[in-house]
Amino acid sequence: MPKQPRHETDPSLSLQLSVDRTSPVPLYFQLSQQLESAIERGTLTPGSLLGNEIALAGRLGLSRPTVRQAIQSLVDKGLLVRRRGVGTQVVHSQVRRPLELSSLYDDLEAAGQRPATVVLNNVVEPASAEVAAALGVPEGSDVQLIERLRYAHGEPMAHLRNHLPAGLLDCDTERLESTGLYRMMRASGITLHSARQSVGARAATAEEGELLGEPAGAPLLTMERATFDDTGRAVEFGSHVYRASRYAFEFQLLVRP
Amino acid sequence: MPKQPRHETDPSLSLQLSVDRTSPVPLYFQLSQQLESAIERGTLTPGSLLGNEIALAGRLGLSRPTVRQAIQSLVDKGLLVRRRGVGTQVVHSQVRRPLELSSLYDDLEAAGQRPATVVLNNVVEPASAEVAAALGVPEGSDVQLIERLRYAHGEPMAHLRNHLPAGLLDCDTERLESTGLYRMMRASGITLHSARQSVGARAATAEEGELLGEPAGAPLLTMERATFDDTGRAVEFGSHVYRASRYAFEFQLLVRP
DNA sequence: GAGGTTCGATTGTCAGGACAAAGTCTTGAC
DNA sequence: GTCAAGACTTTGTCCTGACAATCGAACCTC
Repeated sequence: MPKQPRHETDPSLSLQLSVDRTSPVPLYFQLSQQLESAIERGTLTPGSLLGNEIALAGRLGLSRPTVRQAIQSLVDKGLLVRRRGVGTQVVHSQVRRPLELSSLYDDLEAAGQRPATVVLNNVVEPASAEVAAALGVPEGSDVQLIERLRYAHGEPMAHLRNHLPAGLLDCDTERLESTGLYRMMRASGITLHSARQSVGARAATAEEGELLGEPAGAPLLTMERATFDDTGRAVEFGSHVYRASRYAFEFQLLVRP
Repeated sequence: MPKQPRHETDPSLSLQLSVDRTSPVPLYFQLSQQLESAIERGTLTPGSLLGNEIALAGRLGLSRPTVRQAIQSLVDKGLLVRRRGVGTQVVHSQVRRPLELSSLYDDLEAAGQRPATVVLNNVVEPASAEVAAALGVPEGSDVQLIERLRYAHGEPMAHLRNHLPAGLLDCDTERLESTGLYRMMRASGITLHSARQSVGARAATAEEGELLGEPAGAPLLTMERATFDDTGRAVEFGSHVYRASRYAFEFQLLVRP
Protein backbone atom coordinates (compact mmCIF):
# COMPACT_ATOMS: atom_id res chain seq x y z
CA MET A 1 0.00 0.00 0.00
CA PRO A 2 1.49 3.32 -1.04
CA LYS A 3 2.19 5.87 1.59
CA GLN A 4 -0.11 8.83 1.75
CA PRO A 5 1.52 12.18 1.36
CA ARG A 6 1.34 14.25 4.51
CA HIS A 7 -0.78 16.99 3.06
CA GLU A 8 -3.86 16.72 0.97
CA THR A 9 -3.95 19.06 -1.99
CA ASP A 10 -3.86 22.61 -0.79
CA PRO A 11 -7.44 23.85 -0.99
CA SER A 12 -6.37 27.45 -1.38
CA LEU A 13 -4.81 26.55 -4.72
CA SER A 14 -8.20 26.28 -6.38
CA LEU A 15 -9.49 29.32 -4.62
CA GLN A 16 -9.00 32.09 -7.14
CA LEU A 17 -7.40 34.37 -4.61
CA SER A 18 -6.15 37.63 -5.94
CA VAL A 19 -5.57 41.17 -4.74
CA ASP A 20 -5.95 44.50 -6.47
CA ARG A 21 -3.07 46.78 -5.72
CA THR A 22 -4.76 49.80 -7.25
CA SER A 23 -7.65 49.55 -4.83
CA PRO A 24 -7.59 51.76 -1.76
CA VAL A 25 -8.75 48.76 0.28
CA PRO A 26 -5.79 47.43 2.28
CA LEU A 27 -4.29 44.27 0.85
CA TYR A 28 -4.60 42.29 4.06
CA PHE A 29 -8.25 43.21 4.22
CA GLN A 30 -8.90 42.14 0.65
CA LEU A 31 -7.33 38.80 1.43
CA SER A 32 -9.15 38.27 4.71
CA GLN A 33 -12.48 39.05 3.08
CA GLN A 34 -11.86 36.59 0.28
CA LEU A 35 -10.90 33.90 2.75
CA GLU A 36 -13.91 34.64 4.92
CA SER A 37 -16.34 34.45 2.05
CA ALA A 38 -14.69 31.23 0.88
CA ILE A 39 -15.29 29.78 4.32
CA GLU A 40 -18.89 30.93 4.39
CA ARG A 41 -19.47 29.69 0.88
CA GLY A 42 -18.05 26.31 1.84
CA THR A 43 -15.19 26.44 -0.65
CA LEU A 44 -12.87 26.16 2.30
CA THR A 45 -14.27 23.26 4.24
CA PRO A 46 -14.00 22.99 8.04
CA GLY A 47 -10.87 21.22 9.12
CA SER A 48 -9.02 21.83 5.90
CA LEU A 49 -5.54 23.24 6.07
CA LEU A 50 -4.70 26.58 4.56
CA GLY A 51 -1.45 26.43 2.64
CA ASN A 52 1.49 27.68 4.61
CA GLU A 53 1.91 31.42 4.92
CA ILE A 54 5.12 31.75 2.98
CA ALA A 55 3.85 29.90 -0.06
CA LEU A 56 0.57 31.79 0.07
CA ALA A 57 2.43 35.07 0.22
CA GLY A 58 4.58 34.09 -2.72
CA ARG A 59 1.63 32.99 -4.80
CA LEU A 60 -0.22 36.23 -4.24
CA GLY A 61 2.81 38.45 -4.56
CA LEU A 62 2.42 39.65 -0.99
CA SER A 63 4.82 39.66 1.90
CA ARG A 64 4.41 37.26 4.74
CA PRO A 65 3.44 39.89 7.35
CA THR A 66 0.58 41.01 5.14
CA VAL A 67 -0.69 37.47 4.80
CA ARG A 68 -0.28 36.95 8.52
CA GLN A 69 -2.30 40.06 9.24
CA ALA A 70 -5.13 38.77 7.07
CA ILE A 71 -5.08 35.37 8.71
CA GLN A 72 -4.82 36.87 12.18
CA SER A 73 -7.99 38.87 11.72
CA LEU A 74 -9.87 35.67 10.93
CA VAL A 75 -8.30 33.91 13.89
CA ASP A 76 -9.58 36.75 16.05
CA LYS A 77 -13.03 36.19 14.62
CA GLY A 78 -12.81 32.53 15.54
CA LEU A 79 -12.94 31.28 11.97
CA LEU A 80 -9.40 29.91 11.82
CA VAL A 81 -7.07 28.18 14.23
CA ARG A 82 -3.31 28.24 13.93
CA ARG A 83 -1.04 25.52 15.21
CA ARG A 84 2.68 25.83 15.19
CA GLY A 85 4.31 23.11 13.20
CA VAL A 86 0.98 22.09 11.73
CA GLY A 87 -0.60 24.93 9.86
CA THR A 88 -3.74 27.01 9.82
CA GLN A 89 -7.06 25.22 9.88
CA VAL A 90 -10.62 26.24 9.24
CA VAL A 91 -12.57 25.86 12.45
CA HIS A 92 -15.14 23.11 12.38
CA SER A 93 -17.95 25.58 11.95
CA GLN A 94 -20.49 26.37 14.68
CA VAL A 95 -19.28 29.95 14.65
CA ARG A 96 -21.66 32.68 13.73
CA ARG A 97 -21.03 36.04 15.28
CA PRO A 98 -19.20 36.63 18.54
CA LEU A 99 -21.75 38.83 20.27
CA GLU A 100 -22.01 42.35 19.06
CA LEU A 101 -23.38 45.37 20.75
CA SER A 102 -26.63 45.00 18.91
CA SER A 103 -29.88 46.74 19.36
CA LEU A 104 -33.02 44.76 19.84
CA TYR A 105 -34.42 46.47 16.76
CA ASP A 106 -31.64 45.23 14.52
CA ASP A 107 -31.83 41.76 16.00
CA LEU A 108 -35.54 41.47 15.36
CA GLU A 109 -35.22 42.87 11.88
CA ALA A 110 -32.42 40.45 11.05
CA ALA A 111 -34.57 37.59 12.33
CA GLY A 112 -37.29 38.56 9.91
CA GLN A 113 -39.67 39.64 12.63
CA ARG A 114 -41.12 42.96 11.65
CA PRO A 115 -40.32 45.12 14.67
CA ALA A 116 -42.53 48.03 15.64
CA THR A 117 -42.08 50.65 18.29
CA VAL A 118 -44.45 52.81 20.27
CA VAL A 119 -42.92 55.72 22.13
CA LEU A 120 -44.62 56.04 25.50
CA ASN A 121 -42.53 58.90 26.78
CA ASN A 122 -39.88 61.21 25.36
CA VAL A 123 -39.05 63.98 27.79
CA VAL A 124 -36.24 65.77 29.53
CA GLU A 125 -36.16 65.21 33.27
CA PRO A 126 -33.74 65.59 36.18
CA ALA A 127 -31.43 62.62 36.66
CA SER A 128 -32.12 60.27 39.55
CA ALA A 129 -29.17 59.09 41.62
CA GLU A 130 -28.98 55.78 39.78
CA VAL A 131 -29.13 57.34 36.32
CA ALA A 132 -26.66 60.07 37.28
CA ALA A 133 -24.16 57.49 38.47
CA ALA A 134 -24.54 55.40 35.34
CA LEU A 135 -24.18 58.34 32.97
CA GLY A 136 -21.52 60.13 34.97
CA VAL A 137 -23.50 63.37 35.21
CA PRO A 138 -24.49 65.36 38.31
CA GLU A 139 -27.60 64.20 40.10
CA GLY A 140 -30.54 66.35 39.14
CA SER A 141 -29.04 67.53 35.85
CA ASP A 142 -31.06 67.27 32.69
CA VAL A 143 -31.27 63.89 31.02
CA GLN A 144 -33.44 62.64 28.21
CA LEU A 145 -35.83 59.83 29.08
CA ILE A 146 -37.11 57.64 26.28
CA GLU A 147 -39.65 55.00 27.14
CA ARG A 148 -40.72 52.62 24.42
CA LEU A 149 -42.72 49.49 23.88
CA ARG A 150 -41.28 47.17 21.26
CA TYR A 151 -43.47 44.79 19.28
CA ALA A 152 -42.72 41.85 17.05
CA HIS A 153 -45.42 40.32 14.87
CA GLY A 154 -47.88 42.68 16.56
CA GLU A 155 -47.20 41.19 19.98
CA PRO A 156 -45.56 43.24 22.75
CA MET A 157 -42.06 42.01 23.33
CA ALA A 158 -40.20 44.37 25.60
CA HIS A 159 -40.48 47.53 27.60
CA LEU A 160 -37.46 49.77 27.04
CA ARG A 161 -36.44 52.68 29.24
CA ASN A 162 -33.40 54.65 28.09
CA HIS A 163 -31.69 57.64 29.63
CA LEU A 164 -29.35 59.82 27.56
CA PRO A 165 -27.32 62.90 28.41
CA ALA A 166 -29.46 65.84 27.39
CA GLY A 167 -28.62 67.30 24.00
CA LEU A 168 -26.56 64.32 22.86
CA LEU A 169 -29.02 63.23 20.25
CA ASP A 170 -31.92 64.75 18.44
CA CYS A 171 -34.58 62.45 19.84
CA ASP A 172 -37.31 62.85 17.30
CA THR A 173 -40.25 60.68 18.30
CA GLU A 174 -41.08 59.77 14.74
CA ARG A 175 -37.58 58.56 14.00
CA LEU A 176 -37.57 56.61 17.24
CA GLU A 177 -40.63 54.73 16.07
CA SER A 178 -39.14 53.80 12.73
CA THR A 179 -35.63 52.71 13.68
CA GLY A 180 -33.42 51.69 16.59
CA LEU A 181 -31.70 53.94 19.06
CA TYR A 182 -28.20 52.70 18.29
CA ARG A 183 -28.71 53.25 14.61
CA MET A 184 -29.67 56.85 15.33
CA MET A 185 -26.56 57.31 17.45
CA ARG A 186 -24.21 55.91 14.86
CA ALA A 187 -25.86 58.03 12.20
CA SER A 188 -25.23 61.16 14.24
CA GLY A 189 -21.52 60.47 14.44
CA ILE A 190 -21.23 58.78 17.82
CA THR A 191 -18.76 55.92 17.75
CA LEU A 192 -19.84 53.28 20.20
CA HIS A 193 -16.97 51.59 21.98
CA SER A 194 -18.08 49.38 24.85
CA ALA A 195 -20.98 48.55 27.09
CA ARG A 196 -21.46 47.18 30.54
CA GLN A 197 -24.44 44.88 30.83
CA SER A 198 -26.29 43.07 33.53
CA VAL A 199 -28.86 40.44 32.71
CA GLY A 200 -31.23 39.09 35.30
CA ALA A 201 -34.83 38.11 35.93
CA ARG A 202 -37.68 39.14 38.16
CA ALA A 203 -41.43 38.89 38.47
CA ALA A 204 -43.62 41.33 36.58
CA THR A 205 -45.42 44.09 38.44
CA ALA A 206 -49.08 44.64 37.69
CA GLU A 207 -48.28 47.64 35.48
CA GLU A 208 -45.63 45.78 33.53
CA GLY A 209 -47.98 42.87 33.06
CA GLU A 210 -50.57 45.24 31.69
CA LEU A 211 -48.13 46.75 29.20
CA LEU A 212 -46.68 43.47 28.04
CA GLY A 213 -49.77 41.31 28.11
CA GLU A 214 -48.54 39.03 30.85
CA PRO A 215 -50.11 38.27 34.23
CA ALA A 216 -48.64 39.98 37.27
CA GLY A 217 -45.89 37.82 38.72
CA ALA A 218 -44.90 36.38 35.36
CA PRO A 219 -41.14 35.94 34.96
CA LEU A 220 -39.46 38.73 33.02
CA LEU A 221 -35.94 38.92 31.64
CA THR A 222 -34.22 42.14 32.61
CA MET A 223 -31.24 43.91 31.13
CA GLU A 224 -29.43 46.99 32.27
CA ARG A 225 -26.88 48.44 29.95
CA ALA A 226 -24.57 51.43 30.06
CA THR A 227 -22.95 52.25 26.74
CA PHE A 228 -19.79 54.29 26.25
CA ASP A 229 -18.19 55.94 23.25
CA ASP A 230 -14.47 55.82 22.55
CA THR A 231 -13.75 58.85 24.69
CA GLY A 232 -15.19 57.01 27.68
CA ARG A 233 -18.24 59.21 27.85
CA ALA A 234 -21.45 57.41 28.77
CA VAL A 235 -23.90 57.89 25.94
CA GLU A 236 -26.81 55.80 27.11
CA PHE A 237 -28.19 53.94 30.10
CA GLY A 238 -31.01 51.48 29.52
CA SER A 239 -33.24 49.46 31.83
CA HIS A 240 -35.20 46.99 29.80
CA VAL A 241 -37.58 44.16 30.57
CA TYR A 242 -38.46 41.40 28.11
CA ARG A 243 -41.26 38.86 28.14
CA ALA A 244 -39.45 35.68 29.09
CA SER A 245 -42.09 33.64 27.31
CA ARG A 246 -41.18 35.25 24.00
CA TYR A 247 -37.57 36.33 24.19
CA ALA A 248 -34.14 35.05 25.16
CA PHE A 249 -30.66 36.38 24.56
CA GLU A 250 -28.67 34.24 22.20
CA PHE A 251 -25.04 34.82 21.51
CA GLN A 252 -21.77 33.24 20.66
CA LEU A 253 -18.61 33.93 22.52
CA LEU A 254 -14.98 33.14 21.92
CA VAL A 255 -12.30 32.15 24.32
CA ARG A 256 -9.50 34.62 24.17
CA PRO A 257 -6.30 32.63 23.73
CA MET B 1 -0.10 84.45 28.22
CA PRO B 2 2.38 81.88 27.04
CA LYS B 3 1.28 79.29 24.55
CA GLN B 4 0.82 75.82 25.86
CA PRO B 5 2.92 73.20 24.18
CA ARG B 6 0.86 70.77 22.15
CA HIS B 7 1.67 67.77 24.25
CA GLU B 8 1.71 67.48 27.96
CA THR B 9 4.71 65.68 29.30
CA ASP B 10 4.73 62.17 27.97
CA PRO B 11 3.41 60.01 30.80
CA SER B 12 5.26 56.96 29.58
CA LEU B 13 8.54 58.73 30.30
CA SER B 14 8.11 58.33 34.03
CA LEU B 15 6.84 54.82 33.66
CA GLN B 16 9.91 52.72 34.22
CA LEU B 17 9.22 50.60 31.18
CA SER B 18 11.81 48.00 30.44
CA VAL B 19 12.08 44.64 28.79
CA ASP B 20 14.17 41.61 29.62
CA ARG B 21 15.66 40.11 26.52
CA THR B 22 16.85 37.00 28.32
CA SER B 23 13.32 36.11 29.35
CA PRO B 24 11.42 33.58 27.24
CA VAL B 25 8.37 35.81 27.48
CA PRO B 26 7.88 37.59 24.14
CA LEU B 27 8.97 41.21 24.17
CA TYR B 28 5.65 42.55 22.91
CA PHE B 29 3.92 40.67 25.69
CA GLN B 30 6.21 42.03 28.37
CA LEU B 31 5.49 45.52 27.13
CA SER B 32 1.75 45.07 26.88
CA GLN B 33 1.60 43.67 30.38
CA GLN B 34 3.54 46.57 31.79
CA LEU B 35 1.29 49.02 30.03
CA GLU B 36 -1.81 47.20 31.18
CA SER B 37 -0.75 47.15 34.79
CA ALA B 38 0.19 50.83 34.57
CA ILE B 39 -3.32 51.55 33.36
CA GLU B 40 -4.89 49.46 36.10
CA ARG B 41 -2.64 51.00 38.70
CA GLY B 42 -3.61 54.46 37.50
CA THR B 43 -0.09 55.47 36.53
CA LEU B 44 -1.40 55.93 33.03
CA THR B 45 -4.49 58.03 33.55
CA PRO B 46 -7.52 57.81 31.27
CA GLY B 47 -7.31 60.19 28.35
CA SER B 48 -3.57 60.56 28.54
CA LEU B 49 -1.57 60.12 25.38
CA LEU B 50 0.99 57.41 25.03
CA GLY B 51 4.16 58.71 23.44
CA ASN B 52 4.38 58.01 19.76
CA GLU B 53 5.33 54.54 18.69
CA ILE B 54 8.63 55.36 17.10
CA ALA B 55 9.99 57.22 20.09
CA LEU B 56 8.73 54.52 22.43
CA ALA B 57 10.44 51.88 20.35
CA GLY B 58 13.67 53.82 20.37
CA ARG B 59 13.58 54.38 24.09
CA LEU B 60 13.04 50.70 24.82
CA GLY B 61 15.45 49.45 22.20
CA LEU B 62 12.66 47.67 20.35
CA SER B 63 11.51 47.85 16.78
CA ARG B 64 8.33 49.62 15.89
CA PRO B 65 6.41 46.46 14.85
CA THR B 66 7.06 44.99 18.28
CA VAL B 67 5.75 48.08 20.01
CA ARG B 68 2.78 48.14 17.68
CA GLN B 69 1.99 44.53 18.49
CA ALA B 70 1.99 45.33 22.20
CA ILE B 71 -0.25 48.34 21.73
CA GLN B 72 -2.54 46.48 19.38
CA SER B 73 -3.24 43.79 21.94
CA LEU B 74 -4.40 46.45 24.38
CA VAL B 75 -6.51 48.11 21.72
CA ASP B 76 -8.16 44.75 21.16
CA LYS B 77 -8.89 44.54 24.85
CA GLY B 78 -10.51 47.95 24.70
CA LEU B 79 -7.99 49.64 26.97
CA LEU B 80 -6.46 51.92 24.34
CA VAL B 81 -7.73 53.87 21.36
CA ARG B 82 -5.55 54.89 18.44
CA ARG B 83 -6.18 57.90 16.29
CA ARG B 84 -4.16 58.66 13.23
CA GLY B 85 -2.40 61.98 13.43
CA VAL B 86 -3.21 62.21 17.12
CA GLY B 87 -1.73 59.34 19.01
CA THR B 88 -2.73 56.50 21.26
CA GLN B 89 -4.94 57.32 24.20
CA VAL B 90 -5.92 55.46 27.32
CA VAL B 91 -9.65 54.83 27.19
CA HIS B 92 -11.59 56.77 29.75
CA SER B 93 -11.88 53.73 31.96
CA GLN B 94 -15.11 51.82 32.57
CA VAL B 95 -13.52 48.78 30.96
CA ARG B 96 -13.11 45.65 32.98
CA ARG B 97 -13.11 42.39 31.10
CA PRO B 98 -14.81 41.77 27.77
CA LEU B 99 -16.82 38.71 28.71
CA GLU B 100 -14.92 35.51 28.95
CA LEU B 101 -16.14 32.00 28.75
CA SER B 102 -16.07 31.75 32.48
CA SER B 103 -17.40 29.13 34.76
CA LEU B 104 -19.72 30.08 37.54
CA TYR B 105 -17.24 28.58 39.95
CA ASP B 106 -14.44 30.88 38.88
CA ASP B 107 -16.73 33.88 38.91
CA LEU B 108 -17.88 33.23 42.42
CA GLU B 109 -14.39 32.55 43.64
CA ALA B 110 -13.10 35.74 42.05
CA ALA B 111 -15.92 37.67 43.72
CA GLY B 112 -14.77 36.41 47.09
CA GLN B 113 -17.86 34.27 47.59
CA ARG B 114 -16.73 30.89 48.78
CA PRO B 115 -18.38 28.57 46.26
CA ALA B 116 -19.40 25.06 47.21
CA THR B 117 -20.78 22.27 45.08
CA VAL B 118 -22.94 19.24 45.79
CA VAL B 119 -23.07 16.60 43.10
CA LEU B 120 -26.63 15.30 42.85
CA ASN B 121 -26.02 12.96 39.97
CA ASN B 122 -23.05 11.71 38.00
CA VAL B 123 -24.02 8.92 35.65
CA VAL B 124 -23.80 7.73 32.08
CA GLU B 125 -27.12 7.69 30.29
CA PRO B 126 -28.43 7.53 26.71
CA ALA B 127 -28.63 10.91 24.98
CA SER B 128 -32.01 12.49 24.53
CA ALA B 129 -32.81 14.09 21.20
CA GLU B 130 -32.05 17.56 22.47
CA VAL B 131 -28.73 16.58 24.04
CA ALA B 132 -27.72 14.53 21.02
CA ALA B 133 -28.35 17.48 18.71
CA ALA B 134 -26.40 19.85 20.91
CA LEU B 135 -23.41 17.54 21.29
CA GLY B 136 -23.46 16.25 17.75
CA VAL B 137 -23.67 12.59 18.78
CA PRO B 138 -26.22 9.94 17.78
CA GLU B 139 -29.46 9.92 19.75
CA GLY B 140 -29.35 7.23 22.39
CA SER B 141 -25.56 7.04 22.52
CA ASP B 142 -23.81 7.22 25.86
CA VAL B 143 -23.38 10.64 27.42
CA GLN B 144 -22.26 11.66 30.87
CA LEU B 145 -24.81 13.55 32.95
CA ILE B 146 -23.57 15.72 35.78
CA GLU B 147 -26.13 17.38 37.97
CA ARG B 148 -24.91 19.78 40.61
CA LEU B 149 -26.15 22.30 43.10
CA ARG B 150 -23.91 25.30 43.51
CA TYR B 151 -23.82 27.28 46.76
CA ALA B 152 -22.35 30.62 47.67
CA HIS B 153 -22.06 31.69 51.29
CA GLY B 154 -23.94 28.53 52.19
CA GLU B 155 -26.98 29.59 50.19
CA PRO B 156 -28.10 27.66 47.12
CA MET B 157 -27.40 29.67 44.00
CA ALA B 158 -27.90 27.58 40.93
CA HIS B 159 -28.88 24.17 39.67
CA LEU B 160 -26.48 22.96 36.99
CA ARG B 161 -27.15 20.13 34.55
CA ASN B 162 -24.31 19.28 32.20
CA HIS B 163 -24.05 16.66 29.50
CA LEU B 164 -20.67 15.57 28.15
CA PRO B 165 -19.69 13.07 25.48
CA ALA B 166 -18.95 9.85 27.35
CA GLY B 167 -15.30 9.22 28.07
CA LEU B 168 -14.20 12.80 27.34
CA LEU B 169 -13.35 13.58 30.90
CA ASP B 170 -12.67 11.63 34.04
CA CYS B 171 -15.66 12.85 36.00
CA ASP B 172 -14.57 12.14 39.50
CA THR B 173 -17.29 13.24 41.89
CA GLU B 174 -14.86 14.43 44.49
CA ARG B 175 -13.01 16.65 42.06
CA LEU B 176 -16.31 18.00 40.77
CA GLU B 177 -17.16 19.14 44.28
CA SER B 178 -13.89 20.95 44.80
CA THR B 179 -13.46 22.80 41.52
CA GLY B 180 -15.25 23.92 38.37
CA LEU B 181 -16.02 21.85 35.31
CA TYR B 182 -14.15 24.11 32.89
CA ARG B 183 -11.08 24.04 35.05
CA MET B 184 -11.16 20.25 34.94
CA MET B 185 -11.48 20.31 31.16
CA ARG B 186 -8.59 22.69 30.68
CA ALA B 187 -6.48 20.65 33.06
CA SER B 188 -7.11 17.52 31.01
CA GLY B 189 -5.82 19.16 27.84
CA ILE B 190 -9.04 20.31 26.22
CA THR B 191 -8.65 23.73 24.65
CA LEU B 192 -11.96 25.55 24.78
CA HIS B 193 -12.64 27.67 21.74
CA SER B 194 -16.18 29.00 21.58
CA ALA B 195 -19.61 28.61 23.05
CA ARG B 196 -23.14 29.24 21.99
CA GLN B 197 -25.32 30.55 24.77
CA SER B 198 -28.95 31.33 25.33
CA VAL B 199 -30.08 33.26 28.38
CA GLY B 200 -33.73 33.46 29.36
CA ALA B 201 -36.08 33.31 32.29
CA ARG B 202 -38.96 31.21 33.50
CA ALA B 203 -40.94 30.37 36.61
CA ALA B 204 -39.60 27.77 39.01
CA THR B 205 -41.26 24.38 39.19
CA ALA B 206 -42.06 22.97 42.60
CA GLU B 207 -39.02 20.70 42.50
CA GLU B 208 -36.68 23.49 41.49
CA GLY B 209 -38.10 25.69 44.20
CA GLU B 210 -37.41 22.96 46.70
CA LEU B 211 -33.81 22.58 45.59
CA LEU B 212 -33.06 26.28 45.44
CA GLY B 213 -35.04 27.48 48.42
CA GLU B 214 -37.49 29.54 46.39
CA PRO B 215 -41.26 29.28 46.23
CA ALA B 216 -42.76 27.56 43.21
CA GLY B 217 -43.38 30.13 40.47
CA ALA B 218 -40.46 32.31 41.50
CA PRO B 219 -38.59 33.81 38.56
CA LEU B 220 -35.43 31.93 37.58
CA LEU B 221 -32.67 32.94 35.23
CA THR B 222 -31.88 30.20 32.74
CA MET B 223 -28.84 29.57 30.61
CA GLU B 224 -28.19 26.95 27.99
CA ARG B 225 -24.70 26.66 26.70
CA ALA B 226 -22.96 24.43 24.19
CA THR B 227 -19.18 24.63 24.33
CA PHE B 228 -16.80 23.64 21.54
CA ASP B 229 -13.10 22.99 21.42
CA ASP B 230 -10.85 24.22 18.66
CA THR B 231 -11.53 21.23 16.46
CA GLY B 232 -15.21 22.12 16.46
CA ARG B 233 -16.15 19.15 18.61
CA ALA B 234 -18.86 19.83 21.19
CA VAL B 235 -17.41 19.14 24.61
CA GLU B 236 -20.26 20.14 26.85
CA PHE B 237 -23.91 21.06 26.87
CA GLY B 238 -25.31 22.71 29.96
CA SER B 239 -28.80 23.67 31.08
CA HIS B 240 -28.60 25.79 34.15
CA VAL B 241 -31.05 27.70 36.29
CA TYR B 242 -30.09 30.47 38.69
CA ARG B 243 -32.01 32.10 41.49
CA ALA B 244 -32.90 35.47 40.00
CA SER B 245 -33.08 36.97 43.47
CA ARG B 246 -29.42 36.21 44.04
CA TYR B 247 -27.71 36.15 40.68
CA ALA B 248 -27.40 38.15 37.48
CA PHE B 249 -25.00 37.93 34.57
CA GLU B 250 -22.70 40.89 34.37
CA PHE B 251 -20.37 41.43 31.50
CA GLN B 252 -18.63 43.96 29.38
CA LEU B 253 -18.62 43.88 25.65
CA LEU B 254 -16.68 45.71 23.00
CA VAL B 255 -17.76 46.99 19.65
CA ARG B 256 -15.66 45.41 16.99
CA PRO B 257 -14.26 48.25 14.87
C1' DG C 1 7.76 -4.45 17.75
C1' DA C 2 8.27 -0.59 21.03
C1' DG C 3 10.21 3.50 22.22
C1' DG C 4 13.13 7.36 21.85
C1' DT C 5 15.50 10.58 18.40
C1' DT C 6 16.19 13.33 14.59
C1' DC C 7 14.52 16.18 11.08
C1' DG C 8 11.55 18.83 8.18
C1' DA C 9 7.58 21.79 8.07
C1' DT C 10 5.12 25.60 9.90
C1' DT C 11 3.97 29.26 12.74
C1' DG C 12 5.91 32.69 16.34
C1' DT C 13 8.83 36.52 17.24
C1' DC C 14 11.72 40.40 16.02
C1' DA C 15 14.39 43.94 13.30
C1' DG C 16 14.64 47.95 10.23
C1' DG C 17 13.03 50.67 6.57
C1' DA C 18 9.80 53.09 3.41
C1' DC C 19 5.84 55.47 1.99
C1' DA C 20 0.69 56.64 2.47
C1' DA C 21 -3.21 58.56 4.88
C1' DA C 22 -5.39 61.30 8.17
C1' DG C 23 -5.72 64.54 11.66
C1' DT C 24 -3.84 68.85 13.98
C1' DC C 25 -1.73 73.07 14.02
C1' DT C 26 0.24 77.09 12.07
C1' DT C 27 0.55 80.34 8.65
C1' DG C 28 -1.11 83.27 5.28
C1' DA C 29 -4.55 85.57 2.38
C1' DC C 30 -8.64 88.06 2.17
C1' DG D 1 -11.66 88.15 12.24
C1' DT D 2 -12.43 84.24 9.17
C1' DC D 3 -11.34 80.85 6.16
C1' DA D 4 -8.26 78.14 3.40
C1' DA D 5 -3.74 76.17 2.29
C1' DG D 6 0.27 74.00 3.72
C1' DA D 7 3.53 71.96 7.13
C1' DC D 8 3.97 68.66 10.64
C1' DT D 9 2.86 64.76 13.52
C1' DT D 10 1.21 60.30 14.15
C1' DT D 11 -0.66 56.03 12.97
C1' DG D 12 -1.67 52.71 8.87
C1' DT D 13 0.14 49.71 5.50
C1' DC D 14 3.66 47.05 3.32
C1' DC D 15 8.21 45.04 2.32
C1' DT D 16 12.47 42.09 3.24
C1' DG D 17 15.04 39.29 6.09
C1' DA D 18 16.30 36.32 9.93
C1' DC D 19 16.09 33.07 13.70
C1' DA D 20 13.42 30.45 17.42
C1' DA D 21 9.86 27.30 19.09
C1' DT D 22 6.89 23.64 18.34
C1' DC D 23 4.57 19.82 16.15
C1' DG D 24 4.31 15.59 13.45
C1' DA D 25 6.25 12.02 11.11
C1' DA D 26 9.81 9.18 9.65
C1' DC D 27 13.81 6.95 11.21
C1' DC D 28 16.79 4.41 14.05
C1' DT D 29 18.07 1.77 18.10
C1' DC D 30 17.22 -1.66 21.36
